[in-house]
Amino acid sequence: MTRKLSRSFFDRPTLEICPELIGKIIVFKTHDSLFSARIVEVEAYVGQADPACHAARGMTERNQIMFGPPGMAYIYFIYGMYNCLNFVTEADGIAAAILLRGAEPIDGIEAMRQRSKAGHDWQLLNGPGKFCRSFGLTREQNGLDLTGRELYLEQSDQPPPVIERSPRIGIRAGTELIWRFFDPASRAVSRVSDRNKKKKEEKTKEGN
DNA sequence: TGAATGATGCGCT
DNA sequence: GCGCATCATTCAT
Repeated sequence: MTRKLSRSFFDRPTLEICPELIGKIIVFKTHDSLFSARIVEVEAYVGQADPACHAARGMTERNQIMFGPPGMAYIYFIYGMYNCLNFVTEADGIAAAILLRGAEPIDGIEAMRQRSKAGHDWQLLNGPGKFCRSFGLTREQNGLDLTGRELYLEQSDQPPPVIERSPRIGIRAGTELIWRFFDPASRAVSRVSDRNKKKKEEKTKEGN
């Protein structure tokens, strides 16, 4: 049996793929290490009409991977110190991707613990920046094939979990879109209050 | 327990 | 220059 997800899995509408990703396994192999985890939280960033999508202002050197064929890794550097991993979706020419925000560690936990100072194992991957740090993913892996030998997704033996939706986290525009999907039963879901941002917006308005 | 803030570098206007 | 799909720490209550 083949458990590995093929390119056709990613060659579909992004919002159709998102709920199916929850519960899937992500695997990253290098010459001397193996990491795997169960995906519990993702967000959709779809096309140039989505104001929160990096592709909203057209293709640039940074976001060009999103415009390419599906099933590739789009990894970008943010806030001066973090990387975030996305799965590129939809046909070649359509800029869309799914941000991996949270996962439960399976393999490589010892190495993850060394990279992260998390007190509990469920804190190793509960955030997009933390996921990349613990897995060791950086912009060097940008454009890597998600259906290759080094990095891929696979089916889980477990039944699919109940899935909840919410607005996306950490963005200013496009908050009306309910494009965050997560497994509410998992502790590895990033818990971020969006009240900070509301207050910041109020402050900004007052300043104007 | 929740809100504010500093770290830190790159992409884009 | 400014803002950013973040996180850990500090500060206030």
